[in-house]
Amino acid sequence: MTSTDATPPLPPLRPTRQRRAVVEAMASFADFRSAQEIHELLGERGEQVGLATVYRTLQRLADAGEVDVLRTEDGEAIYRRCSDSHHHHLVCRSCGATVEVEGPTVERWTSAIAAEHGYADVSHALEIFGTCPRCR
Amino acid sequence: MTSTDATPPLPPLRPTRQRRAVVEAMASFADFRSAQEIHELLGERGEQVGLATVYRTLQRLADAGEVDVLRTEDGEAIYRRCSDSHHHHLVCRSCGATVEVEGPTVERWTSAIAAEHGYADVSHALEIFGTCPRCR
DNA sequence: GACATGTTGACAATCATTCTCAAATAACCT
DNA sequence: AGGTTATTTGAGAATGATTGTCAACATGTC
Repeated sequence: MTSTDATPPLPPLRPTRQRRAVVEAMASFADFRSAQEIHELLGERGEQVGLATVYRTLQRLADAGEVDVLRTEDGEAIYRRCSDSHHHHLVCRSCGATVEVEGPTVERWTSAIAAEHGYADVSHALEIFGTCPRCR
Repeated sequence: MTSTDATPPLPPLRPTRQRRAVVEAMASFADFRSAQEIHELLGERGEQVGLATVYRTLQRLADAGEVDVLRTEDGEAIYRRCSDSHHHHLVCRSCGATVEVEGPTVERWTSAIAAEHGYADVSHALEIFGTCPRCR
């Protein structure tokens, strides 16, 4: 421990055309999209990027906290740029109608609970399900 | 609209050996397990049930609100009997250590939000992620 | 420019989950 | 009981998202 050997083993990360394209694509919408949808979007934009690369890049971005990841009810991963306002989803079990909700309550509670147990770098995912007015 | 033709098209549902076996298996543990794990468990118990049947039954139970379904971060569906005490999970991003937490705060907030938007039969899923003390 | 690495893409490989369909079995009716 | 019909089951094929493989490529550096 001679000096500042605290450098984490993080690889350099290069600004490639593909990487840029994915980031730009992510900037072009505000909702959650699947990797495949994003891949398509890139195609339409004329940016040819391999599907595997899209997956890899999305993962990197997620690890880096640049994007949020969620799972649809059937297990598909969906991504969104992270994020102006952190919010949650109120989803209708019957018709799928979604309302975005947010509030400091949950944020505070989760932080408190996590701190209480000594957890750091806290994040959370909350989904609320119910039957919407139109489906009652 | 002559009379009470309000009967929904729900099929009968039969109490088969397999169905019973799955329900019993679900009663035998309190945490979340994957369909495959449950299938194994059944095998160990000497109850031979096809994997597809396990999936089908689990789905039925979930639809009926008999079990809770969640998704692991890698998209696997996990099930648990629904449920003595409703609680959430505080999961370590690094080592996976899990703490079960609960509290009226979130319950209240979600109910309030849902009501506010006219949603009924509310339920929710909340997962908190962070880095646990041992992994810091 | 030449080199050492991080990256990419095409395609194969995984893996959970769903589908298919003939055989087994409840529930019913007589 | 015997016969009839709608469900359910199981084995294996099929699907579909995601990840792994590996040779060809692109970047940053000297």
